[in-house]
Amino acid sequence: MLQIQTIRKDAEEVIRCLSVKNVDARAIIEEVLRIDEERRGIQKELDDQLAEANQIAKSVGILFKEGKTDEAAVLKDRSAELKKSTKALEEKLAALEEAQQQALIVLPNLPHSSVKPGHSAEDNEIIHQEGTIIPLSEGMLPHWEITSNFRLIDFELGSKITGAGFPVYLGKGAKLQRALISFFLDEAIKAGYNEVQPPLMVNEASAYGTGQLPDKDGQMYTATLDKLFMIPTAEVPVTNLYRDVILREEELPVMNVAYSACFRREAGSYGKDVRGLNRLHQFDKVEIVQIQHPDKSYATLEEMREHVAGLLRKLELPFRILRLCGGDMSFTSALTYDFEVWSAAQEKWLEVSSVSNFETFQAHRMKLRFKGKDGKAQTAHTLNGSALALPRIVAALLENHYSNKAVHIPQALVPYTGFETIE
RNA sequence: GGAGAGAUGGCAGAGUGGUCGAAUGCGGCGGUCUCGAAAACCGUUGUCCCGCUUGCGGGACCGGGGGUUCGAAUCCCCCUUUCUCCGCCA
Repeated sequence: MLQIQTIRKDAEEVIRCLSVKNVDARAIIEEVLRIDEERRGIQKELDDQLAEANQIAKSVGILFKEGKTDEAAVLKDRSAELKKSTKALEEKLAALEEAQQQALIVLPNLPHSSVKPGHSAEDNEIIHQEGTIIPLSEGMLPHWEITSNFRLIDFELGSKITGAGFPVYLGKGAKLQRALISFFLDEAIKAGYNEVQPPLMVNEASAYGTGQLPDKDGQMYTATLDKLFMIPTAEVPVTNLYRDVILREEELPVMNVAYSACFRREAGSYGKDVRGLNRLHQFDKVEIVQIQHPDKSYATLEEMREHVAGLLRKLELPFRILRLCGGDMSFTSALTYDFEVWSAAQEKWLEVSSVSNFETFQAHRMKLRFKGKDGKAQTAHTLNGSALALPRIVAALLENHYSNKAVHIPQALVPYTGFETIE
């Protein structure tokens, strides 16, 4: 969440930054400033009255002890008056605070200064590409044919028991899932991350904390009776572990990794690009999450980017890295790198990871701070990245490593699968 | 699901209506002593908001919300949560 102090300091700059994300925030910003001014006036008035009331309460106590009940009675009357007016002011203040909160919470994070404006995925900047792109040739198969031929995944069965987008993994297909999850977790642990296994459902406060609410309401599955949300990513529970926490500076960076199933309604995305594993309602993902000192968070972002690149190299997949333009960046992000792998038979790039620095945006929402040597609490930076999301990796793996009517498992993964080929 | 007992500062733990933002201990930070360290001793030690601004003043916060009272950590109601016992159960 943006801080009122930031807006107060330079509202025009905030408006300019948000325009990079194609958001016209002027009306909201002006409203926020108007509310803020009124709020501060009310607060001053209220505080003064409360100060008087506190003073009276103390005096009454002393007067009673001294037996001066008449004098005390006079003060009591004044106190009763104050009670009425403070109550009115308190209600007014609460309403203004709520209004300010409601206005602030719909404003997205400010993009990093390096983020270029742009309107769609077309405007993203390709900053890196590696691996060999095999030209489409005879014998190549799209992954949904491979999974069907070898009985790795049954999409229809998933439709029957749950619905479209909930595949059932079978035999070597299931084992491949488990192998990838273990591989990704182990690689992260080697890189210094601590493994966490979080709940798959979170409460409302957590959904607000990482910014899924109110922005992505409607994209999450909800258990309405219990007011719980199925997590769209492990980012939500793992980052919220540190909600309302003040860390010691020497505890930074906090590095956590979690495997979780992820649930997304993907409302409005039916039709294109949903074939096979391209877009699912439930999928598996290993997520890396860091909490870092503001001075070091961009260096950390680069490290995380390199970690993800390393995974794709070990899986021998051609990939590219994009720096997202303002228009394609998420609500909460200040800077995002997307990773895409080449799908040989579909002849297109598939997004498999998104690595972002949220700076203080999430941390402010969840009051995540750290305390340095000077004893002052300071808001931390949060970052996260997929390392990695399984379905499209599986798709690319099957398509890119398919030859002579067999899928050849990359060497790095064989210790995990226990088999070298699927045929 | 039923019954009972709790929830207080980084931690432990006092406080059952009045100068309590809260005793005490531990921990942390600074200092004295020491070649240095330990011990001992002295001091200090929460978060947020508002106002004049290197500092000071005011306000809020004792799980969350509401109420009683001139005055609530303390009394009442609701919620959340933890523990113990019973029931059910992977």
